[in-house]
Amino acid sequence: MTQPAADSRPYHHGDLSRALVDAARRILETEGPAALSLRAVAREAGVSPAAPYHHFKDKGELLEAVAHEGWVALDKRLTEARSKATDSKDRMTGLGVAYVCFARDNPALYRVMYDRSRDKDSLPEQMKEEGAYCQVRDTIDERTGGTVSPIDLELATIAAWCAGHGLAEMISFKQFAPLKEMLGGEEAFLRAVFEHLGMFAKLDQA
Amino acid sequence: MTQPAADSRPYHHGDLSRALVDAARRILETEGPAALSLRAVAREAGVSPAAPYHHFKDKGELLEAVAHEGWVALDKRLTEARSKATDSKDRMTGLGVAYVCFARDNPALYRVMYDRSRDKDSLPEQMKEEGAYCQVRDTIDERTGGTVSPIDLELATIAAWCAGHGLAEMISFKQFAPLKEMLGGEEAFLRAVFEHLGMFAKLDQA
DNA sequence: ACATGGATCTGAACGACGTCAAGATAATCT
DNA sequence: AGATTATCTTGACGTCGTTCAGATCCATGT
Repeated sequence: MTQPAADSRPYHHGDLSRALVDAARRILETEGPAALSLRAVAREAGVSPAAPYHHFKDKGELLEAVAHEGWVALDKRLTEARSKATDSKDRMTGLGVAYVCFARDNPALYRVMYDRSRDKDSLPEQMKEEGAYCQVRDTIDERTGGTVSPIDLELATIAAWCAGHGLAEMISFKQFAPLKEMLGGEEAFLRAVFEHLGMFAKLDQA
Repeated sequence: MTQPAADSRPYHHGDLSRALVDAARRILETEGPAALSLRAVAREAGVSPAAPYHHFKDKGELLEAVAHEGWVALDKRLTEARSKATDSKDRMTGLGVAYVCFARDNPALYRVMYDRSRDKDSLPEQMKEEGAYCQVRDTIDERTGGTVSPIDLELATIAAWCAGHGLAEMISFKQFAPLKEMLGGEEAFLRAVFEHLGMFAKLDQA
């Protein structure tokens, strides 16, 4: 009874895995990805360096849990952006801007989400199964009125995703600063780049 | 005179920095980026763990040298691709395909080139000053016959680069395997995605 | 010719890291 | 209650990046 009342405190610490993921996210936000060591996470959670191994088989598995939360958060942001835009024309661009802004606002988390030092050639299932990826696909499908073959739809989604991811990784390059100013802010810059991509031109023509 | 004749052997080892970069690239190719420790590089070069510090101020500086060579190699590949395509229409797509193929064929090197754990928000000058970036820009300018404003040209280049980089990072995801087969190979898949991007649609309309 | 000096390498060491094995402790089960 | 299982700590191992004091080698000036 040394701990304050918690909903369920099944064991010594009380949902340590939850606390570890939170600690990891805290470190990511405050000190960046370079400082994200397993020992640091344990320290931040007030626990010995070996404790995490009872909840995650190794560091990678902890990072995977963190990444998972990132995908959920991204999903939420995209849903908001999608419901906000009433104009079907700008909905795609809005989705793209929201995506890149998420990466800009959570750079460390975004890095962990795409970190492939654990699973080399597979993207998180959560992304493809029922997550952000599907939102993009659905938006494209919506906009084209479902007149597009499944293969073309898949290709267009991949294309859009690549463009967004590429831009997300480059947005913080300081070389673009003058261009951003010239266009009147970062969001305007994003929109301009997306317009130049002319995404879905092929679909529009068809 | 214990060493075989070398062109210039100014000091004990004879151009150790050169040997270190080579060793690093060898390790990258054979064991991947995870195995690329400074000590491993020194070991591979047959030298003590502290020796590299007389040629590079830290590990990051060695990686920068490796990345630099990567950019040079990429530049070369893009030049080849550009000179090969005679059809001005397909030249852009060809450039994109060449870019992604470079990333696919040198995944570890490509990762080092874009590794931002050292310099957070700045891309290598070599890329922008007179390298691959300019090749893309020039190709776009060529194709549009120089009728494009400098700002639009810059934006289109950024857009193209983002698309290429995004695709380069995703190309190896195994989730795309069935799609690749359906389209008749990886290159066909790449071309299809690039077509769906409809890059430069805006420029074409103008 | 030979000493001086600076560049280059070695060896040993430090702290931090990921991980594991053995023991202690606390919750659960019977 | 006693036995069992899950959880956490302690301590250790090997590896890593980095530093520092010395050893070694080369170029140079006298």
